Amino acid sequence: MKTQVPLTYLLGQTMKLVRHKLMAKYKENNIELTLEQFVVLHYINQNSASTQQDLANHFLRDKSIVTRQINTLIDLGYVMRTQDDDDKRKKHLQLTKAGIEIFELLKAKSVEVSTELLDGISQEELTNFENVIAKIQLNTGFKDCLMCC
Amino acid sequence: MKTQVPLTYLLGQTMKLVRHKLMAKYKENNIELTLEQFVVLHYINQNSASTQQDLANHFLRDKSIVTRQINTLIDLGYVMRTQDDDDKRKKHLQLTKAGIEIFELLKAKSVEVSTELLDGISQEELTNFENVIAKIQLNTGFKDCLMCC
DNA sequence: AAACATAGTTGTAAAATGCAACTATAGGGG
DNA sequence: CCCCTATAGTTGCATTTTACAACTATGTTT
Repeated sequence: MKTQVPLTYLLGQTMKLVRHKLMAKYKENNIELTLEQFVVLHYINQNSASTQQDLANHFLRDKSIVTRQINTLIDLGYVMRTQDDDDKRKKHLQLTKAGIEIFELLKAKSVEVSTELLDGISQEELTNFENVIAKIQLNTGFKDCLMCC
Repeated sequence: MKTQVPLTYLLGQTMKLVRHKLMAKYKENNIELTLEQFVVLHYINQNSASTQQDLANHFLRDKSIVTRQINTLIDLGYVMRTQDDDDKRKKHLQLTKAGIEIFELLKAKSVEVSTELLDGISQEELTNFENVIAKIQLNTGFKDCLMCC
């Protein structure tokens, strides 16, 4: 369990490289959305009745930021906000038709990038990798932030 | 090589959790520095004759940002900027005495966090994990940004 | 010497972020 | 039923981060 390079360094640097790769791919295809937006759309797509507070908890972000991010996604026509019938404070988020379309495109491009980046890595290695990631996430103790799928 | 969760999502989310964990640890110990600053100090410590351009390349950051980040580290008394004798454009960065001290502290706390987060992960799993990370970084094709150590 | 390239700095504007105050609604205990 | 507290969301504001372009100074090439 010794690491010569700090885990934070390792992950942070890798993430930065991967993000650049994805953003380059998006630019190539004239996609104007950011990684953050893709990830938010992904979450909304997977969690049908998600509220903004859910998003804030999951992504460890202030809820004010979530409000604004959702606002821009609504302005872009990709997301709808509907009020909960039982609890009038809550607002549920879901993708519009256009939102589903753009998400499918974003996801396809994301898969392309993933495939490129995982080149030369065996299924076994990848499975182990994902297990380690999962354990790390568990060890952070942020229970609400676990992968949802 | 199938991933149900996009690699970008997986890494990004994990990184966010790990960063929060580290920042919490820093706060506990009344350390006012950020993860970015720790990582910059780490790089300077490892690469004795590094220039600001090297930093910009390594971290995929605009050199103007590097200038300002270094400025604040100099103001804090942790970094020195010395001019290259041969090439007067270049300025080399190195840690001051106080910089080395604070870096050792940051690193120690970083190791604590890493140890907590890697709990329950075998040496073999970790080695494989690091190999996969290394391959991913290679596959991004950003040669200047490889891990340096 | 002229033209171009590189290292670094600075100005400025845009975007992301965090915090606190605020509204509106829900739920619990007296 | 009223009061107190908690939750969901919005808004304002100040701080930080970031990108881009212009600029200076120095080095390199032809």
